[in-house]
Order: sequence, then structure tokens, then C-alpha cells
Amino acid sequence: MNIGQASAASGVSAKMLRYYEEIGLLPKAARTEAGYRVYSAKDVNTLCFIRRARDLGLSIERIKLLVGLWQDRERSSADVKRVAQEHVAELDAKILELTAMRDTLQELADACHGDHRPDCPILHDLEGGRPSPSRRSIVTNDVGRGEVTAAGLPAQCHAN
Amino acid sequence: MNIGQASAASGVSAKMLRYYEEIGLLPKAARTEAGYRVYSAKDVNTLCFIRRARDLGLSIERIKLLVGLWQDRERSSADVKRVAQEHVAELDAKILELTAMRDTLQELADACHGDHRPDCPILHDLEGGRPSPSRRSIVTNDVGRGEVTAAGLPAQCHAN
DNA sequence: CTTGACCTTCCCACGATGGGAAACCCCATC
DNA sequence: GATGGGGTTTCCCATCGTGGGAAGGTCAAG
Repeated sequence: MNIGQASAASGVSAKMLRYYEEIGLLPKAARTEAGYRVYSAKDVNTLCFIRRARDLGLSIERIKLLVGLWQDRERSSADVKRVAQEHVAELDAKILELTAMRDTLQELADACHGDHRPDCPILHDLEGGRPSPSRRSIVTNDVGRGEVTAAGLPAQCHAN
Repeated sequence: MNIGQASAASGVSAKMLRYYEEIGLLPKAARTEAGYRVYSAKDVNTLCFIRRARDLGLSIERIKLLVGLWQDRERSSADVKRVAQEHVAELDAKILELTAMRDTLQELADACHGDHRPDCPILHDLEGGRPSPSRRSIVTNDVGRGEVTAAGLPAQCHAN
């Protein structure tokens, strides 16, 4: 089985196969005399494992851990669960972040009449206009808020 | 006002200031005789606009559009709104994707007893184990599902 | 033997950001 | 006037995971 077939069978691109090998996620593949990489059904199995893990958004680093645990008969499921839960926590954080952005932006878009006139609450907000009710502090990190940086400068622009 | 002060006043790192100039998001800054970049209060204003847009997750490309509209008195708010809504749509898609991952992984983690024993539904699933109820098709793209790629190969591994 | 499909390695690109080196500039203090 | 510390300049490299493409070798079918 050469790289193209392994790729087709696993759903991982040949490019990624070489990359995974390079970074040590996969062991160095055997080679034919001509230098072609050769894969076994077991290799394809591992590749499928990796692909599914990537589908779940796991980083290469964590996948390395999981593959290690997977191949370790002495593993404790607690270790696996911990890795999974760390990733869930990261996903949760990201989802929260994106949702805050989405909500803010949607709110602004809703307030925009969206016609030929130039007035626009979206631009007004980005410009640093007064936090229209509820905005500010949803998305921005609330550090150092309160004092103005330099005299004469646009007051809404404070270092954060 | 040199780059450090503009950076502090706007909350955009000096590194990013140079980068934004390089890629054309900002006009080339004026220079002192010694070659130091010089920024005006108006420049800082633009920088704040950009920073807030970045806080909302907008791409540089879209921020370019928005800055252009912002500075165009003839703009129509519809154009601004469209840009915002495109971004909301992208955020929604990303949130959906991450949420699907999160839910799947959380489900698997919940099913894992997480003790010293090696048995683990997480690994079992990644291994390509039967789609435990409801899994599969939440996260993976459902293309080409149905037929097995090659004879003798791990059946759960089909090219997608 | 030719042709086309495959494989190899190597380099570059993305997007947005940070790190760091080498060189230069500015200002204050001695 | 010299020295030192902190700012600035440009340039290169790294991230993370992926794709694109070039230049060259290989393999199998016609």
C-alpha cells in the first residue's frame, strides 16, 4: 500500500501523511527499494484514529498523547478522559468568545437600518462611540478601564 | 507621537502597527528625519477603530473594507451592514462546528469512567468503533458514506 | 519506448501575531 | 563631551495545520 492508497483509505491527504511522519506523530514509514513509502492496514487504522481526532478539533499535540495512550495497554482511562476534558474546556472558551462577538455584532447589525444613508451604528460603535447599552465589556477585556491615557487625545482611546 | 505612544494609546502593538502599514491597512506613516514613524491623533483614532474591529473577530480583509466605508461620506449603511452580517454568518458557522465537536467529546467523556482501568469509550470511538448512539454524522462531513473502500481493510476506514 | 499517473524532496504561502538580533537614535545624567 | 538606557529601525524566524507547486525519479499499461 503506497501513500496515495493509504490517503484514500484513511481520508488523510498524502501531504499530511508526510507531515505527520516528519513531526513524529507517525513512525517513519517503511520504504520500497525506490523510496516509496509503504503502509500497512494497521497504519491506516492509526491514520483513521488521527483523522477522527482532528475532526473533533484536537491539536496535534493532544493527538500525540491520545495515540500514545491508545497503544498503551496499561493506560488508565482517567488519563484519556483528562485529555478530552481539557479540549472540551478549550472549545467552551472559544465558543464563549465567538458567541460574545457574534451577539455584539448582531446587535449592532440589527440596529443598522441598512439603506442608502451613511449613518450606521456599526461604524459608530467601532469608532469608539459611547458603549450603546450593554456593549463594551462583553467582548473587550476589562483591564485598566477608567482613566484616559494622554491629554488631548481621542478620549475613547485608552491603552488597555 | 512615535510608534510606542501610538501603540499605548490605541492598544495595538508596535509590531502590528508596522505590519498593518506593510499590508496596506494603514497608509504609510510620516517619518522624522531619523526615520522614526510619526502618528497623529487621527491615526490613533483609526487604530482604535481597527483594534475594536479585531476584538470583534473581523478579518483584516473585512476591516480594510470597513475602514474604507468609514472614511467614505458617501457610503450607504447597507454596505456596512452586509459586511457585518457576512462576519456574523461566519461566526455562526464556526460556533456550530465547535459546538458539535464539544458535544460529541463531552458525551464521550461522560461515558468514560475515568479510573485506572484501560477501557475507554473515547478511544473506542476514535478507533472507529461503531458509532455509539447519535455520534457520527454530527461532526464528520457526510460525503461518500455508504460503501467501503478496499477489501480487507478496516471497514470503518473509508475514504471520504 | 512512450505516456501518464504516481511518488520523492524542497520551498513557499496562508493569517495574525510574537520573539529576537543588529544597528541606529534620542535624551538625560555624569 | 562621553556614556548608558530605552526607544526605534529593518530583517528573519516561529507559530499551526494545511495546500500549492516545481523538479526529478518510478511504475505500469499501451
